Formats: sequence, C-alpha cells, structure tokens
Amino acid sequence: MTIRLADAGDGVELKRCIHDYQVNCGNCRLNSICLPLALESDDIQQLDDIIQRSKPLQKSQHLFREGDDFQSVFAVRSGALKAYKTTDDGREQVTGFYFPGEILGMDGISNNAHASSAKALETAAVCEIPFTSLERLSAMMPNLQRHFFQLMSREITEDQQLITLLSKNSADERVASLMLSISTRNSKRKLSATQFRLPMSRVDIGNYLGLTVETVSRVFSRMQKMEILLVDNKEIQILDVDGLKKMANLGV
Amino acid sequence: MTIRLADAGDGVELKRCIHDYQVNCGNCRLNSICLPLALESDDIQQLDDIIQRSKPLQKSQHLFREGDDFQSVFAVRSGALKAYKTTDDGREQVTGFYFPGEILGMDGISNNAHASSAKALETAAVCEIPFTSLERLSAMMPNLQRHFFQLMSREITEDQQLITLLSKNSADERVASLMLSISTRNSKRKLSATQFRLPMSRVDIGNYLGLTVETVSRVFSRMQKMEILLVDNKEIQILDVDGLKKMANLGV
DNA sequence: TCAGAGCCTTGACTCAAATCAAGGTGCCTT
DNA sequence: AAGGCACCTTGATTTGAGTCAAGGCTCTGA
Repeated sequence: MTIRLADAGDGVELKRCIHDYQVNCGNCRLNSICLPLALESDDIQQLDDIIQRSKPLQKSQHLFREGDDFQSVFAVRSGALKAYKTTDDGREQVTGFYFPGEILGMDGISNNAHASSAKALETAAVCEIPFTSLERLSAMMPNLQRHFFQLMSREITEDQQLITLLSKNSADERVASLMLSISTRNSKRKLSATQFRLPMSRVDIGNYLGLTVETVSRVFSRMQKMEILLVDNKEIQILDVDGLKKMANLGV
Repeated sequence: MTIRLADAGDGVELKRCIHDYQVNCGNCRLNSICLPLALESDDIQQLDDIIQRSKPLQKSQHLFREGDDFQSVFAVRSGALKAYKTTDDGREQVTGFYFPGEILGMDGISNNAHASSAKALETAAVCEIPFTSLERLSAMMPNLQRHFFQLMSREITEDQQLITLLSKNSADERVASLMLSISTRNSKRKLSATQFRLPMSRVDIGNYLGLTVETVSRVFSRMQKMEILLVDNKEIQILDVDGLKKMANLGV
C-alpha cells in the first residue's frame, strides 16, 4: 500500500497524499535546511520531479536496514529517526538521530548497500531521493553537485565531533552536548530552543553517547538538581543555557 | 621553493621533480587504491592535468591546518599523515591516519575551510587535487563524480566504525582493531600484512583510540605476553592473526 | 661518545562509569 | 479498570582505565 512514486497508486490514495503532505520542494517550509540553494525555479522543478514522497512510517518501523540495496537517500519531513549499526556480536550502536530537514542514508553510497539501519522513533514522513537521478541531475546543476558534496562533508565533520566527544568527554559533557545539539537543531527549524520532547529513549541516548542507561539517567538527575534542566520523562526544558554550555565544556 | 604546478618553477627543479616522483596517474602504482575507475585514457589525462605534485613534507610539517581556506583534497603518495582537531580547551583529537593511496581533506568541503589539521608523521609526498577543477571534471565524467561520492561515503562509514569502537569496545579491542586495520591497508598496498613499522607515536595511537599512552603501552605488553604480537618499539610483527582478530572482537 | 630530550614502559593508587539489584512510573491492551 | 510491559530512576558495589610517579630506552646533535 506504500506510495513510492508521485504518479503511482490509485487516484484516491494519491489525492490524500497530496492533501496530507507538502507536495513540492518549492513550497516546503524545510527547504532552507534541506536545500539551501540558489536554484532556478526550473531546477527546483526538476529536482522535485525525482523526489518521491511516501506514506509515513509508524514508530519503530524501518526505513531501510543495514545491507539493503542502496537506491536512495532520504530527507526527513516530519518526526524523527535513528540510524544504527549492529556489531558482529549483536550489539547495537546508534550512529545518529535525524530530525526534519536532515538527510540520511548517505553512508550507503560507498558499497551500494546501506551501511546502517534507519528506524522511526515516532511517526515520521520522509522524502525519498533516488540516487541515480540525483547523480544525473548533479552533473547538470553545479550548485546541486556542490550541495551534495557539502552535505556529505558535513556528515563527516559531525561524525568527527562525535568521535571527539566519545573519546575525550565525561558523561556529563556528553549528555549536555547532545541537549545543546538538539536545541540548536530545533531552533534552525523555528521551534523552541529551550523546550522540547525527546523522541528517543534513554537507552538510545546512552547507546549513542557510549554510556549506560543508568548513567544517562543519573546525569539528567544531576542536571535537574543543578537547575540546568527541567526533566519530566521525555519533556525537557532548558533552564540555564549558559550552565548547560559550561557543563558541555565545548567553549561557551 | 615549493613546486605546486607541474608547469611551474624553473626547468631544473621541475626535472628533478619528474625524476623523483611518479609523474602521472596513468602509471602510478597506487591508482588501484586511489582511482579504481573505468576511465578512458583521455579522461585520466584530464584528471592528471589538474593534479599538482609538490615537494615532500618533512616529518611534523603541516599539509593544512584547521581553519585554512579549503582549496584542495590530497592523496597520499608516500609516507603517512595524521589528521587531528583541536578542541576548544586546547586538547587534540586525532581523527585519522592516512597511508599511501588514501585521500584526505574532504571534511573541508562543507564550510570551505579545513575542519581538521593534517601533519606528516614521517617524510611524506602528496598529490594535490584542486576541488573546483575536480567539481568541473566530475560534472563531465559520471564515473569520477560517482567515485568521489563513494570516497566521501566511505569516510563516513569509517568514522562510524570508529564511533562504534570508541563507544563499545575495551582498550584491548581498540588497539587490536587498529593493528588489524593497518595490516589490511598494508596488504592493499602490496606490503606485508604481518610486519610493519608504525609511523605514529603511542601518544597518537592513544589519542586516536580514546586511551592514554600508558594504557596503549600496557595493551602492547599484554599482546606480546600472549604471543599475539611482537613489539619492538615501532616495529610490529603479527604472530597470531586469528588471536588478534579474536582480541579485536569484531567477528573472526 | 656523550648529553639531553622525547618517547616508552611499568607499578601503585584512584576514580568515573559499569554492573548488579530493586523498585517506581506511565502507557497500552484487554 | 486492571494487568503487564517497557522504560526510567536510584542505590550499592565493582572494575577498567586514568592519574601519578619513576625509571629505561633511543635517537640526535654537538
């Protein structure tokens, strides 16, 4: 029942699709994050034509799995996803959280197979961008080619940030950094930088930051006691941004 | 005195240059690692024309520094380099080691400024690939575009491997994994997989793996006692590959 | 060839986070 | 409305790696 192509499926389903979701890149409120490009409107139309909008994923549904054939990269439209790898001994490593406007799946390009799995943390909608079409288009639009090189390069620098965090920082610093990162990304999406609901569990946070659940929980308690955060289960309110930055120890 | 362009500098210096280094991508013995591409010889010529070969770097000389304008990516021709970032509080995080045939500098694309510094661990020669020329050429050669997308994607998956290592694995497992990685990369370059000289110090290894020097040293001692490695300062001989793989715990 | 500096190793002790254990909270299902 | 399950919190204890300290090795340059 999944609608993969804009011109596929029966008319009724398609219409609902058009009604429910934003239909094109030109009017998408996320395009300043996802496509901050100086493209001609004709170019945007061409890009829009290759992008496929599908039915939302339900919580804990997979968008793709490690080892799946790589066909497309994906932009998050709504909701949130996590990417994770399964180690040979069966443990899980969360490699990233993805919010609206962010792009995932680029790690599949190198081997033509997804190098990680992606799972919805809550109901989530994505735009699918078939990679061969994207390559074709990129060769014709220097701006687009540049944009994708930049996106991938950003993924690299972000991974390097995480490497540094894991390798050099204490539990307090790691959790504080993640809270700041989510806060910053929220404000880029014109949402509150100080109040939000975490879409992921404590287990996922711990897993991502190389900590156990218990440690994450204790850090939240400590932050609450210090009146830096107000934590009510997954609802977070940042009371003292400077205190949080100080705790993150990444330069105020 | 640096020769940056193949057609620059005075004739004598240039000739020595041609004599000392392999001159073009077509005959470079590393091209199976660096450029495993089905390119027409005319295409290789075009690529070759944009690549600039410079004088070798001396040990501990910088190839570029964090914050430098991003102009080029670099392929290692000989020797070895490390990439590292300096954190806001002045500590260093080594983000990678680069051996002949490997490409570095791609993290600079996203902000038009290098996101990390690169320093020679020993005398090292590199090919400089100016990025704007590469972009122009990529738009014309689909294979080349694909290749660079793949290279960047590989950098992402490798960083994710490191993230997992740092987040989930013990000191023993981390050091064992690095030894295996170097061994594998050596054999790709037709060098011995079981005997090599580490170009980096214990400090660099520890820094890269999120460990202290003392811990790295203790792990080497332990491995020696277990007759997995023979360690003589920077000279490493792998005595028991399976034992090493088992120690790395990444699936034998 | 000798001095010095930087790098490496080893040992003793400390500590931050993991582990083990138990109980609480909130949410979904029936 | 109640039962069950998944998730979260807190406390007690353990442990792997960090820190501190000291001594040895090796390469360089005078």
